Amino acid sequence: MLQLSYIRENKEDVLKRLDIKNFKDAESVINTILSLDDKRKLAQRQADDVKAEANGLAKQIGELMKTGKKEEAETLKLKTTELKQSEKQFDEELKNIEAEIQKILVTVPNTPNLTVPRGKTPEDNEVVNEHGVIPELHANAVPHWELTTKFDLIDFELGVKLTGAGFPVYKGKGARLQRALINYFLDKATSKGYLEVQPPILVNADSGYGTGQLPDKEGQMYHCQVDDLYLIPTAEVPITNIYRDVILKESDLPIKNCGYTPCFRREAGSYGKDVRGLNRLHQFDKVEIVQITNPEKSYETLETMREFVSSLLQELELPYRTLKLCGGDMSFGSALTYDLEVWSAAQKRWLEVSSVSNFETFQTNRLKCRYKDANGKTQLAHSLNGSALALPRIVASLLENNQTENGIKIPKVLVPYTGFDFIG
RNA sequence: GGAGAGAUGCCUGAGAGGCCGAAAGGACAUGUUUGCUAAACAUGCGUACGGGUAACCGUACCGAGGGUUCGAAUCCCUCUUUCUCCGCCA
Repeated sequence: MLQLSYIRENKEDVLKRLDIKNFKDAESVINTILSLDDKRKLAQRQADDVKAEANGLAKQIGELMKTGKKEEAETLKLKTTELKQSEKQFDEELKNIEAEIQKILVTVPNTPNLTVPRGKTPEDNEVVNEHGVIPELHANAVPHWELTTKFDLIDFELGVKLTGAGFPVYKGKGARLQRALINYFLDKATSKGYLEVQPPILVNADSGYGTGQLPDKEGQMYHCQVDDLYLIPTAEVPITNIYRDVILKESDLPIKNCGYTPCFRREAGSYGKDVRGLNRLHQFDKVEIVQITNPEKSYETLETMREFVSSLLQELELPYRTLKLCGGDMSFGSALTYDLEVWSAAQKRWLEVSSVSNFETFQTNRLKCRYKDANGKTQLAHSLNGSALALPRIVASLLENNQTENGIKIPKVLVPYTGFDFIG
């Protein structure tokens, strides 16, 4: 959520940036917010004045009662009864205006960084770099969903029996590969100074609002209605919410956390080749990195996070490319996002495996995650996060890219974790 | 799941209808002093919104939300949560 004070003081800048995001009717929405804000200020002043008067009278009544002047006190009481009426009115009005502002404010996306490319669709994303060699596969090469069956690594049908489509069962070396990747990713992250945390994978609605999944993506999360809890779509939600309603010391920054969790996504509306095999699942594993930083450092931090994720792909020897997302393809809360995509050699397409974003104050404003600066002033910190990495598509391209006539080669860095270097 | 006791500022903790945005101590910050570590003393030290060039002023907040009252941290109700005991259980 954008800060009202920021919108008020930087209207032109906000409009310019929202335009990058193709936010419809930006000007009229912002104007509505600002005029509501004026109404809010007026209502508050009126409400405060009435309350001040009532407080004063109450104090006088107290004095009179103490000195035994009962009758005078009674007269004043009548007066306060009147005040109470208008107090109620103004409070009501204030509450309504605030609710209205809030309602609109949560529908306004974050203001993109000025370097974000203009555009509407994934085709408009800017390719920042491409790394690695696209492998030439042998003549009988097949996509990963055939490899997983051939070598008995993943049973999709069994998952359908147990739960439904998109909930695969990993078996044998397939299961071990999952565990290996998780441990490898966590080890790399902790060696870079990220503190590993293991958060709950169900969260309450407050947490959903804190990171912006609610109300924006209500339908994309699994919801346990009996207890009103949500299954997390990413570890970003619980990990970032650790810092909800927290005032940090400047010396605490940057906060670097990483964590492995399963992630749950309803993916309502997806279909076809997009969801084949491991391409899109309802439950998948991911290691996430999160940083809370000083505002001046957040873009520098974004680059180091991107480089970290790149280094993982390089070590896994997967060809990848980095995209700087255009305004239209960026998520609701992000100010700047890099997507990293690996090449899936049998499907002959790029698969997104990581998304690294700077949210600036968009999340921390809702979270009320602040820090005290050198002057003792509290201000909002910046939050960032990135996948490092999401497993299924990594597995898909590992299997496809490394397949030979006899089986699948495991990248060197993983062998200590898998305990085998070949699946045959 | 049942019974009881709690929830106060960064922490400990007093306050039991008006004198309470809240004692006291600790922590922290600044200053003075002593040769360093440190100690002593003094001062300061919550958040948000609104008004004001500013000093400052107003309002709200004592787990959350309602209620009673002229007036609520304090009384009542609901919820959340913590602790103790019992039950169940990896």
